[in-house]
Amino acid sequence: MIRDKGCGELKESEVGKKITLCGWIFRRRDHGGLIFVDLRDRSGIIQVVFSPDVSRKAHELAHELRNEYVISVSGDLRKRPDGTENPNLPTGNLEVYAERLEVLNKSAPLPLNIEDAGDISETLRLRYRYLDLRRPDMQRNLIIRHRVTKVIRDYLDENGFLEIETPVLTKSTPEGARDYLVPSRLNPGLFYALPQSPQLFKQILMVSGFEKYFQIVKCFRDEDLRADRQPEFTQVDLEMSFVDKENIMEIIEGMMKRVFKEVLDEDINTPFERLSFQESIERFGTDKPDLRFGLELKDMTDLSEKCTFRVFLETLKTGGRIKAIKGKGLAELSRREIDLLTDEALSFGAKGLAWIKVKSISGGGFESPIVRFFPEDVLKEMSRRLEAEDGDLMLFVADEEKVVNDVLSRMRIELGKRLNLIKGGYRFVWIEDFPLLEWNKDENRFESMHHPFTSPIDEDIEKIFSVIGLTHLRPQSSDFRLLSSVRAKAYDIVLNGYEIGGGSIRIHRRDIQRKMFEILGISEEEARIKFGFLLEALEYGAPPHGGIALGLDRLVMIMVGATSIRDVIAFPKTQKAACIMSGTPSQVDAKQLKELHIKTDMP
RNA sequence: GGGGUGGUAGUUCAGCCUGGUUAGAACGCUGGCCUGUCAAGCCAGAGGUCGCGGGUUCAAGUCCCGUCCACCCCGCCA
Repeated sequence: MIRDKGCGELKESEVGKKITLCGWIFRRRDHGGLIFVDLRDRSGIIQVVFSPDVSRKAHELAHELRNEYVISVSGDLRKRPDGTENPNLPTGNLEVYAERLEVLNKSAPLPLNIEDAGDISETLRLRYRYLDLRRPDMQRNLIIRHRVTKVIRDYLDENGFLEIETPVLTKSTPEGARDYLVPSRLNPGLFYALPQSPQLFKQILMVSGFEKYFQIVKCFRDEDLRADRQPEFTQVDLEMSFVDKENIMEIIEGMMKRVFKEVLDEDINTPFERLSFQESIERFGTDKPDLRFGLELKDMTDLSEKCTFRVFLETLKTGGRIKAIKGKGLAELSRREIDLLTDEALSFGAKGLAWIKVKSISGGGFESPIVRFFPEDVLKEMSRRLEAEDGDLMLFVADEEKVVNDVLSRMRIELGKRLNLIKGGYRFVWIEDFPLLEWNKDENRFESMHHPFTSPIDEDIEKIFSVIGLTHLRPQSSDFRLLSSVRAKAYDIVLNGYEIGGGSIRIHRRDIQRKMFEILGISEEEARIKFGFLLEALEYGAPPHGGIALGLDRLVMIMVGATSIRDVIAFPKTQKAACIMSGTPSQVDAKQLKELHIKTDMP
């Protein structure tokens, strides 16, 4: 080692020692006579003082220093003189009096500012990612990410889990997300796919008798990107045998408790709150509710029968719903400001936003262009349901159920932010009792909401066996309603409005699996081609099993307070799935394509 | 595929609505002064393909059309 310690590791107890440090010039303040340099390494920052009184040679050389030069300095660690301490630095009481300075490497002037994090365009940050990653907050993010995975590994190891790797070159499964494909040179015309998740393999490992498996593993999905979605992302994937839902939840709750305690020193209460899918949609309009604030959605469909407002009545006639949300204290808004709210609702897919200002409940004071269409007792009941007080604003959306929930769930978040209702902290919630099946309007068939291996809840198993002849299935038929009501042994874990994981108990009985494929319209033949190896494995003594996968990137993003998972990934991709730094994706040699028997057909 | 925001000095932005002399500011950079600063200070200086292409006009950073890139969202994705 050519250094004794890290810059941020120096303690007051070491004052008087002579030390050697290495690092980058973070900041320099050249007073001519005295030169101050903030020296930075991974561990932190320390002030180095160059004075001609200590070393004329070092002081002279220090004039040449520029930002991001890499240097080595030796000198005494001293307490700073009274009144010159810097309370903003952890090492602000200390400084190194440099006797020796060596420039290990110079740096060209920087294309971006390393100290000022927030204001740099993302393009530049990604183009010069190596510089961006020098920024202390990015270093902190990746250090926290490391600690999270370390704690998870330790915890799962202590709980008897084995980390087992699964293939990255695997079989394409057209269900679900689009696959990234890799051509096979040795098998012309055939392709590998990069895994969307290790789902099938981890179930196979259960059949093999490993009982508790986990993996922290890259997954790949060729879909469009979002702030919380990258084409390659990391899952904490686990699977257990001889368990039910409760066991999986317990393991994850213990894991989160431990992770938050050891990494952030935050106490997380367990067990986590639970909501059924139905209740979550009803109260929050979404299956990933942020429970850190109220403003719940309230149903007004029944009350709307008593009004004469045509939009509401039309909605009732077509089987739609009317729900409302409260804008705390927003009766003050001008017409213009309400128009802006309406624009937001429109952008979320609503056809309109009805509003009523609550001026005085006791005095029957309600204000709105539509207030004359509502009897006073209806208005009072509406404000009672919303727990509205004088000075609040009631916002209504009338539409088909899905749109109503969709729009209001977004309005809720928007209002929560605007009214500063979203407190810090971490609110976990399990969403359970998901529907097993989802109707695909376009293809006129049922699809798995989670995946085709998800077990129905025990009470609902006979429902799926009672259905025969799926070709006649039509919306509103009794079989349709029966199948729609089947609940899955599936669960999502939601943190602060983000879905950070999901899993299920799998089907281990061949007869149920066969019936599921029938309902999903997947023929035996098709099933064999797509999942044959798993189905075969299930014939040979498959234990009851289930598991879950956590989105590590999202979890760490929330823990560090970032708003995009790009900030917790060392080398993320842009919205067009490109890496600006390395120039990925790129063209390849004609020779490479030829070896792979591939011809491109450009649009 | 669709909607939105942005692209001007190394960086962050102003200028654009309402076209008109030499495109500004701050930070950074270069040089000078400066022995207790910590966003150091003071003085001087250099630095521009106004994303790219086309059009309108006597005249375009500014108006119009197209296009590329980045970000946010919908679709898509669990």
